[in-house]
Amino acid sequence: MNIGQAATASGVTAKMIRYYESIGLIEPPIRTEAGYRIYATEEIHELRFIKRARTLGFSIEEARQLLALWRDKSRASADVKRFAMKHVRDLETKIEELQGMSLTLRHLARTCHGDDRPECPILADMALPGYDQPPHEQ
Amino acid sequence: MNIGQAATASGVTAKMIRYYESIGLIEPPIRTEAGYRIYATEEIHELRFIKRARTLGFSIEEARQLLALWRDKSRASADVKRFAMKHVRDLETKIEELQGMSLTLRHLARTCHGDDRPECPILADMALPGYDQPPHEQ
DNA sequence: CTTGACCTTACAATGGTGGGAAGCTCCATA
DNA sequence: TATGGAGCTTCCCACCATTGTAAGGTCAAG
Repeated sequence: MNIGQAATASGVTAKMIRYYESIGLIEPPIRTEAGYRIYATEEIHELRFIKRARTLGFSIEEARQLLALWRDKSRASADVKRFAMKHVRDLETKIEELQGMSLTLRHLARTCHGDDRPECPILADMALPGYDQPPHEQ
Repeated sequence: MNIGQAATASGVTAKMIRYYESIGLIEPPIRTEAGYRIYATEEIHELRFIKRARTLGFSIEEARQLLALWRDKSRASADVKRFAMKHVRDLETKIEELQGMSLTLRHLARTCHGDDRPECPILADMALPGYDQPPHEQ
Protein backbone atom coordinates (compact mmCIF):
# COMPACT_ATOMS: atom_id res chain seq x y z
CA MET A 1 0.00 0.00 0.00
CA ASN A 2 1.65 3.22 -1.11
CA ILE A 3 0.96 6.67 0.32
CA GLY A 4 -1.89 7.49 -2.04
CA GLN A 5 -3.77 4.33 -1.14
CA ALA A 6 -3.01 4.90 2.53
CA ALA A 7 -4.44 8.39 2.17
CA THR A 8 -7.66 7.06 0.63
CA ALA A 9 -7.92 4.30 3.21
CA SER A 10 -7.31 6.55 6.19
CA GLY A 11 -8.85 9.84 5.15
CA VAL A 12 -5.56 11.63 5.79
CA THR A 13 -4.04 13.32 2.74
CA ALA A 14 -0.68 12.07 1.48
CA LYS A 15 0.67 15.50 2.27
CA MET A 16 -0.36 15.25 5.90
CA ILE A 17 0.88 11.69 6.23
CA ARG A 18 4.35 12.89 5.26
CA TYR A 19 3.99 15.81 7.65
CA TYR A 20 2.95 13.56 10.53
CA GLU A 21 6.00 11.46 9.80
CA SER A 22 8.24 14.52 9.73
CA ILE A 23 7.12 15.64 13.18
CA GLY A 24 7.45 12.15 14.61
CA LEU A 25 3.75 11.58 15.14
CA ILE A 26 3.98 8.35 13.17
CA GLU A 27 7.00 6.14 12.54
CA PRO A 28 8.74 6.33 9.16
CA PRO A 29 7.40 3.37 7.17
CA ILE A 30 9.52 0.97 5.15
CA ARG A 31 10.26 1.94 1.58
CA THR A 32 10.45 0.21 -1.79
CA GLU A 33 13.77 0.20 -3.62
CA ALA A 34 12.59 3.27 -5.49
CA GLY A 35 11.95 5.09 -2.22
CA TYR A 36 8.16 4.80 -2.13
CA ARG A 37 6.63 4.62 1.33
CA ILE A 38 4.82 1.35 2.04
CA TYR A 39 2.07 1.16 4.64
CA ALA A 40 0.58 -1.89 6.31
CA THR A 41 -2.85 -2.25 7.95
CA GLU A 42 -1.37 -1.31 11.30
CA GLU A 43 -0.27 2.09 10.02
CA ILE A 44 -3.63 2.71 8.40
CA HIS A 45 -5.25 2.14 11.77
CA GLU A 46 -2.94 4.68 13.34
CA LEU A 47 -3.70 7.23 10.65
CA ARG A 48 -7.41 6.69 11.07
CA PHE A 49 -6.99 7.08 14.80
CA ILE A 50 -5.20 10.37 14.30
CA LYS A 51 -7.78 11.55 11.81
CA ARG A 52 -10.55 10.78 14.24
CA ALA A 53 -8.77 12.56 17.08
CA ARG A 54 -8.31 15.64 14.89
CA THR A 55 -11.98 15.51 13.88
CA LEU A 56 -12.85 15.53 17.56
CA GLY A 57 -10.85 18.72 17.94
CA PHE A 58 -7.71 17.35 19.58
CA SER A 59 -4.53 19.17 18.65
CA ILE A 60 -1.70 17.22 17.10
CA GLU A 61 0.13 17.20 20.42
CA GLU A 62 -2.98 15.85 22.09
CA ALA A 63 -3.31 13.26 19.35
CA ARG A 64 0.25 12.27 20.12
CA GLN A 65 -0.64 11.70 23.75
CA LEU A 66 -3.79 9.81 22.80
CA LEU A 67 -1.74 7.59 20.51
CA ALA A 68 0.60 6.88 23.40
CA LEU A 69 -2.36 5.93 25.56
CA TRP A 70 -3.74 3.81 22.76
CA ARG A 71 -0.48 1.95 22.31
CA ASP A 72 -0.04 1.43 26.02
CA LYS A 73 -2.28 -1.59 26.53
CA SER A 74 -1.86 -1.44 30.28
CA ARG A 75 -2.86 2.13 31.04
CA ALA A 76 -5.95 2.63 33.16
CA SER A 77 -9.11 3.64 31.35
CA ALA A 78 -9.38 6.39 33.97
CA ASP A 79 -6.36 8.07 32.40
CA VAL A 80 -8.05 8.13 29.03
CA LYS A 81 -11.32 9.33 30.46
CA ARG A 82 -9.59 12.15 32.33
CA PHE A 83 -7.85 13.20 29.16
CA ALA A 84 -11.08 13.15 27.18
CA MET A 85 -12.99 15.11 29.77
CA LYS A 86 -10.27 17.73 29.94
CA HIS A 87 -10.74 18.18 26.22
CA VAL A 88 -14.51 18.36 26.63
CA ARG A 89 -14.00 21.21 29.09
CA ASP A 90 -11.68 22.97 26.63
CA LEU A 91 -14.29 22.60 23.91
CA GLU A 92 -17.00 23.96 26.15
CA THR A 93 -14.89 26.95 27.13
CA LYS A 94 -14.44 27.72 23.46
CA ILE A 95 -18.15 27.24 22.85
CA GLU A 96 -18.99 29.71 25.59
CA GLU A 97 -16.63 32.26 24.11
CA LEU A 98 -18.26 31.97 20.73
CA GLN A 99 -21.72 32.10 22.25
CA GLY A 100 -20.73 35.31 24.01
CA MET A 101 -19.68 36.85 20.72
CA SER A 102 -22.78 35.63 18.95
CA LEU A 103 -25.10 36.92 21.65
CA THR A 104 -23.45 40.32 21.78
CA LEU A 105 -23.70 40.70 18.04
CA ARG A 106 -27.29 39.53 18.01
CA HIS A 107 -28.19 42.10 20.63
CA LEU A 108 -26.47 44.82 18.66
CA ALA A 109 -28.13 43.75 15.43
CA ARG A 110 -31.53 43.73 17.09
CA THR A 111 -31.18 47.40 17.93
CA CYS A 112 -30.19 48.22 14.33
CA HIS A 113 -33.04 49.31 12.13
CA GLY A 114 -31.56 47.57 9.11
CA ASP A 115 -33.07 49.98 6.62
CA ASP A 116 -31.85 52.63 4.17
CA ARG A 117 -30.79 55.03 6.88
CA PRO A 118 -27.14 55.16 7.87
CA GLU A 119 -27.54 55.20 11.66
CA CYS A 120 -26.32 51.88 12.99
CA PRO A 121 -25.74 50.98 16.64
CA ILE A 122 -23.59 48.02 15.64
CA LEU A 123 -20.79 50.16 14.28
CA ALA A 124 -21.42 52.84 16.86
CA ASP A 125 -20.93 50.33 19.63
CA MET A 126 -17.77 48.93 18.13
CA ALA A 127 -16.12 52.33 18.28
CA LEU A 128 -16.94 52.73 21.95
CA PRO A 129 -14.02 52.83 24.37
CA GLY A 130 -13.28 50.51 27.25
CA TYR A 131 -15.19 47.53 26.02
CA ASP A 132 -12.60 44.83 25.67
CA GLN A 133 -10.87 45.37 28.94
CA PRO A 134 -13.44 46.37 31.55
CA PRO A 135 -12.37 49.65 33.20
CA HIS A 136 -10.39 48.75 36.29
CA GLU A 137 -7.25 50.86 36.04
CA GLN A 138 -5.75 52.86 38.85
CA MET B 1 0.83 60.12 21.06
CA ASN B 2 3.46 57.56 20.14
CA ILE B 3 2.84 53.90 19.45
CA GLY B 4 3.18 52.75 23.04
CA GLN B 5 0.60 55.22 24.26
CA ALA B 6 -1.63 54.34 21.33
CA ALA B 7 -1.33 50.69 22.31
CA THR B 8 -2.37 51.41 25.88
CA ALA B 9 -5.20 53.66 24.76
CA SER B 10 -6.57 51.23 22.20
CA GLY B 11 -5.85 47.83 23.71
CA VAL B 12 -3.95 46.82 20.58
CA THR B 13 -0.28 45.97 21.16
CA ALA B 14 2.35 48.11 19.44
CA LYS B 15 3.38 44.99 17.60
CA MET B 16 -0.07 44.54 16.14
CA ILE B 17 -0.48 48.21 15.32
CA ARG B 18 2.62 47.98 13.13
CA TYR B 19 1.28 44.78 11.63
CA TYR B 20 -2.10 46.32 10.84
CA GLU B 21 -0.28 49.16 9.16
CA SER B 22 1.87 46.75 7.15
CA ILE B 23 -1.16 44.94 5.75
CA GLY B 24 -2.93 48.19 4.95
CA LEU B 25 -5.67 47.80 7.53
CA ILE B 26 -4.82 51.24 8.91
CA GLU B 27 -3.12 54.14 7.18
CA PRO B 28 0.54 54.85 7.92
CA PRO B 29 0.52 57.65 10.50
CA ILE B 30 2.66 60.73 10.35
CA ARG B 31 6.11 60.49 11.90
CA THR B 32 8.35 62.64 14.00
CA GLU B 33 11.70 63.71 12.56
CA ALA B 34 13.24 60.74 14.32
CA GLY B 35 10.82 58.38 12.64
CA TYR B 36 8.48 57.75 15.57
CA ARG B 37 4.87 57.07 14.62
CA ILE B 38 2.43 59.69 15.91
CA TYR B 39 -1.23 58.86 16.45
CA ALA B 40 -4.16 61.22 16.88
CA THR B 41 -7.50 60.53 18.56
CA GLU B 42 -8.98 59.54 15.21
CA GLU B 43 -6.50 56.69 14.80
CA ILE B 44 -7.05 55.53 18.37
CA HIS B 45 -10.74 55.23 17.59
CA GLU B 46 -9.97 53.11 14.55
CA LEU B 47 -7.70 50.84 16.55
CA ARG B 48 -10.34 50.44 19.21
CA PHE B 49 -12.86 49.65 16.53
CA ILE B 50 -10.58 46.98 15.10
CA LYS B 51 -9.90 45.56 18.53
CA ARG B 52 -13.59 45.31 19.25
CA ALA B 53 -14.28 43.66 15.90
CA ARG B 54 -11.56 41.08 16.60
CA THR B 55 -12.97 40.46 20.06
CA LEU B 56 -16.30 39.75 18.42
CA GLY B 57 -14.63 37.11 16.29
CA PHE B 58 -14.38 38.96 13.00
CA SER B 59 -11.35 38.10 10.92
CA ILE B 60 -8.98 40.86 9.93
CA GLU B 61 -10.44 40.90 6.42
CA GLU B 62 -13.91 41.23 7.91
CA ALA B 63 -12.63 44.00 10.18
CA ARG B 64 -11.38 45.72 7.05
CA GLN B 65 -14.86 45.59 5.53
CA LEU B 66 -16.43 46.78 8.75
CA LEU B 67 -14.02 49.69 8.84
CA ALA B 68 -15.04 50.57 5.30
CA LEU B 69 -18.70 50.50 6.33
CA TRP B 70 -17.88 52.57 9.37
CA ARG B 71 -16.07 55.20 7.35
CA ASP B 72 -18.81 55.34 4.74
CA LYS B 73 -21.27 57.63 6.49
CA SER B 74 -23.90 57.12 3.81
CA ARG B 75 -24.15 53.33 3.72
CA ALA B 76 -27.48 51.83 4.73
CA SER B 77 -27.69 50.33 8.19
CA ALA B 78 -29.18 47.30 6.44
CA ASP B 79 -25.75 46.61 4.92
CA VAL B 80 -24.15 46.57 8.33
CA LYS B 81 -26.88 44.44 9.81
CA ARG B 82 -26.59 41.90 6.99
CA PHE B 83 -22.86 41.72 7.53
CA ALA B 84 -23.25 41.25 11.27
CA MET B 85 -25.88 38.56 10.90
CA LYS B 86 -23.74 36.69 8.40
CA HIS B 87 -21.04 36.61 11.04
CA VAL B 88 -23.52 35.46 13.65
CA ARG B 89 -24.37 32.53 11.39
CA ASP B 90 -20.68 31.75 10.95
CA LEU B 91 -20.22 31.80 14.70
CA GLU B 92 -23.20 29.53 15.22
CA THR B 93 -21.95 27.07 12.64
CA LYS B 94 -18.67 26.92 14.49
CA ILE B 95 -20.50 26.50 17.79
CA GLU B 96 -22.48 23.59 16.40
CA GLU B 97 -19.30 21.92 15.19
CA LEU B 98 -17.74 22.21 18.61
CA GLN B 99 -20.91 21.03 20.29
CA GLY B 100 -20.88 17.99 18.02
CA MET B 101 -17.34 17.17 19.10
CA SER B 102 -18.10 17.76 22.73
CA LEU B 103 -21.23 15.63 22.65
CA THR B 104 -19.52 12.76 20.88
CA LEU B 105 -16.68 12.79 23.36
CA ARG B 106 -19.08 12.99 26.28
CA HIS B 107 -20.98 9.98 24.99
CA LEU B 108 -17.78 8.05 24.57
CA ALA B 109 -16.54 9.03 28.00
CA ARG B 110 -19.82 7.98 29.57
CA THR B 111 -19.35 4.44 28.28
CA CYS B 112 -15.81 4.34 29.68
CA HIS B 113 -15.53 2.83 33.12
CA GLY B 114 -12.77 5.22 34.09
CA ASP B 115 -11.14 2.82 36.53
CA ASP B 116 -7.90 0.84 36.79
CA ARG B 117 -8.77 -1.51 33.96
CA PRO B 118 -7.36 -0.81 30.52
CA GLU B 119 -10.51 -1.39 28.44
CA CYS B 120 -11.63 1.96 27.09
CA PRO B 121 -14.32 2.55 24.47
CA ILE B 122 -13.01 6.06 23.83
CA LEU B 123 -9.79 4.88 22.24
CA ALA B 124 -11.49 1.83 20.75
CA ASP B 125 -13.96 4.06 18.96
CA MET B 126 -11.28 6.40 17.67
CA ALA B 127 -9.60 3.54 15.86
CA LEU B 128 -12.82 2.54 14.13
CA PRO B 129 -12.95 2.90 10.36
CA GLY B 130 -15.28 5.00 8.26
CA TYR B 131 -16.19 7.53 10.88
CA ASP B 132 -14.98 10.78 9.48
CA GLN B 133 -16.27 10.36 5.98
CA PRO B 134 -19.56 8.39 6.08
CA PRO B 135 -19.25 5.29 3.86
CA HIS B 136 -20.49 6.21 0.42
CA GLU B 137 -17.85 4.82 -1.92
CA GLN B 138 -18.50 2.74 -5.03
C1' DC C 1 8.43 3.37 -25.78
C1' DT C 2 5.45 6.96 -24.58
C1' DT C 3 2.17 8.95 -21.67
C1' DG C 4 0.04 10.18 -17.61
C1' DA C 5 -0.68 9.27 -12.91
C1' DC C 6 1.71 8.90 -8.92
C1' DC C 7 5.72 9.21 -6.06
C1' DT C 8 9.90 11.90 -4.05
C1' DT C 9 11.94 16.24 -1.71
C1' DA C 10 12.02 21.05 -0.81
C1' DC C 11 10.29 25.48 -0.13
C1' DA C 12 6.58 29.03 0.44
C1' DA C 13 2.20 30.76 1.96
C1' DT C 14 -1.74 31.12 4.90
C1' DG C 15 -3.70 33.95 9.66
C1' DG C 16 -2.67 36.33 13.62
C1' DT C 17 0.40 36.89 17.12
C1' DG C 18 4.62 36.74 20.03
C1' DG C 19 9.64 36.97 20.64
C1' DG C 20 13.95 38.84 20.02
C1' DA C 21 18.17 41.21 18.03
C1' DA C 22 20.49 45.43 16.66
C1' DG C 23 20.47 50.09 16.55
C1' DC C 24 18.47 54.77 17.35
C1' DT C 25 15.94 58.38 20.36
C1' DC C 26 14.04 60.50 24.23
C1' DC C 27 13.93 61.97 28.93
C1' DA C 28 15.17 62.11 33.71
C1' DT C 29 18.52 62.02 37.01
C1' DA C 30 23.29 62.22 38.95
C1' DT D 1 26.66 67.34 30.57
C1' DA D 2 26.97 62.59 30.71
C1' DT D 3 24.77 58.37 31.42
C1' DG D 4 21.36 55.00 31.71
C1' DG D 5 17.15 52.96 30.83
C1' DA D 6 12.85 52.89 28.60
C1' DG D 7 10.86 53.06 24.31
C1' DC D 8 11.11 53.50 19.43
C1' DT D 9 12.73 51.63 14.68
C1' DT D 10 13.25 47.57 11.25
C1' DC D 11 13.97 42.84 10.41
C1' DC D 12 13.63 38.07 10.85
C1' DC D 13 11.93 33.81 13.13
C1' DA D 14 8.42 30.72 15.47
C1' DC D 15 3.99 28.94 16.19
C1' DC D 16 -0.13 25.56 14.25
C1' DA D 17 -1.98 22.71 10.65
C1' DT D 18 -2.54 22.63 6.14
C1' DT D 19 -2.22 23.56 1.19
C1' DG D 20 0.25 24.69 -2.97
C1' DT D 21 3.88 24.46 -6.14
C1' DA D 22 8.03 23.06 -8.61
C1' DA D 23 11.42 19.91 -10.25
C1' DG D 24 12.44 15.45 -10.81
C1' DG D 25 12.01 10.12 -10.44
C1' DT D 26 8.89 5.80 -11.03
C1' DC D 27 5.23 2.80 -12.30
C1' DA D 28 1.79 0.70 -15.25
C1' DA D 29 -1.20 0.71 -19.24
C1' DG D 30 -1.56 1.28 -24.01
